[in-house]
Amino acid sequence: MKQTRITNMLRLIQTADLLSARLAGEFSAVHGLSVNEFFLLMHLDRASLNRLARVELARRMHVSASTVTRMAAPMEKLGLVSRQVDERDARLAYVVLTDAGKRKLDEAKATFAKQADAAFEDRWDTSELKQLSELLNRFVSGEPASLT
Amino acid sequence: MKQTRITNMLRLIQTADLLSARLAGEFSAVHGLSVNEFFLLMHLDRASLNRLARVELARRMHVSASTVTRMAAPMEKLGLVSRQVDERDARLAYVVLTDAGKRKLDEAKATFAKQADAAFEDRWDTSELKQLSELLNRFVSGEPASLT
DNA sequence: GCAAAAAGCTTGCATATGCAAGTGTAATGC
DNA sequence: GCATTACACTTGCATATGCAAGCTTTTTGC
Repeated sequence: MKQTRITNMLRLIQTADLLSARLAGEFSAVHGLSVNEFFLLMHLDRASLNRLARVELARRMHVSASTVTRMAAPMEKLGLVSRQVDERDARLAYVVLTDAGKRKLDEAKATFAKQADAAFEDRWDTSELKQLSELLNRFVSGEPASLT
Repeated sequence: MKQTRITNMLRLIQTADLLSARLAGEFSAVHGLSVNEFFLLMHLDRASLNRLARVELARRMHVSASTVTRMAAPMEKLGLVSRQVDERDARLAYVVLTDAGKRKLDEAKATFAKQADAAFEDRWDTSELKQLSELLNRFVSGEPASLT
């Protein structure tokens, strides 16, 4: 039992690492996006009003606030996101998904789907995929950071 | 099916990300190790003669060769690993696990086990843990990079 | 055998990211 | 109401890491 937990944690981290590495190459080559930039867009897409305060975005992405500040700047220049200050609380500066950002995200989602297909095909059948999904869900369910 | 694959990939990456972030804090505070340094030691521990050529280590860790060069240098200073040139092929410079490195690794493994316990307790029973382990195994099995 | 290609490693440069300090704004305590 | 505290964000500095170029050694093709 103890050993199984260790094995699971190792396999989980190694597998994700492998998949992320593959994804990074595709995203960079095809869309000029990093995996983290993709996730940033995904979080905005999922948020109400397609926007999130920087601090909240940082929490959901498991990165520091300064990283969000620095990621948002070039994406703003590209027009993928925009900045919006809260009317009531001048401290809050939302990162907002633009139409162009949404279009870019949709393209990237297709690449993501292609990679997911390639990763799982020929090794898992439908019932196993559902099983895996259900097991992983316990980690992310309830968390505002969950994208699923 | 297609959607399930996407969900699985997202959950896999997000879960691993979360677990790695927690791990990073513990490792840094308790052992002065990064998660990647821990994995480096794990790979050496598992390799025959407790050593690996830099290029091979890079492949297994999914990082570039230059990263291995730069990670090994400070660990060598700390005495956790040593450098050993191949007798037959002067191009190869092995990274070798030292006794001190092995001791440090054993301490870190205990921390890893504690984190794995915390991550899985109260949410998975024994049979589910085995199921998850089996499903994840298909990704890593056969790969020389697999630590399990 | 020798020139050319390949392989392993390192280093310069650019980018990414965390932490701590700094700035500005809002909430709290009295 | 005003001072203190807390919060959101940004910036300076240090570290981590990938890519491309360069160096050395080995392998390949003839």
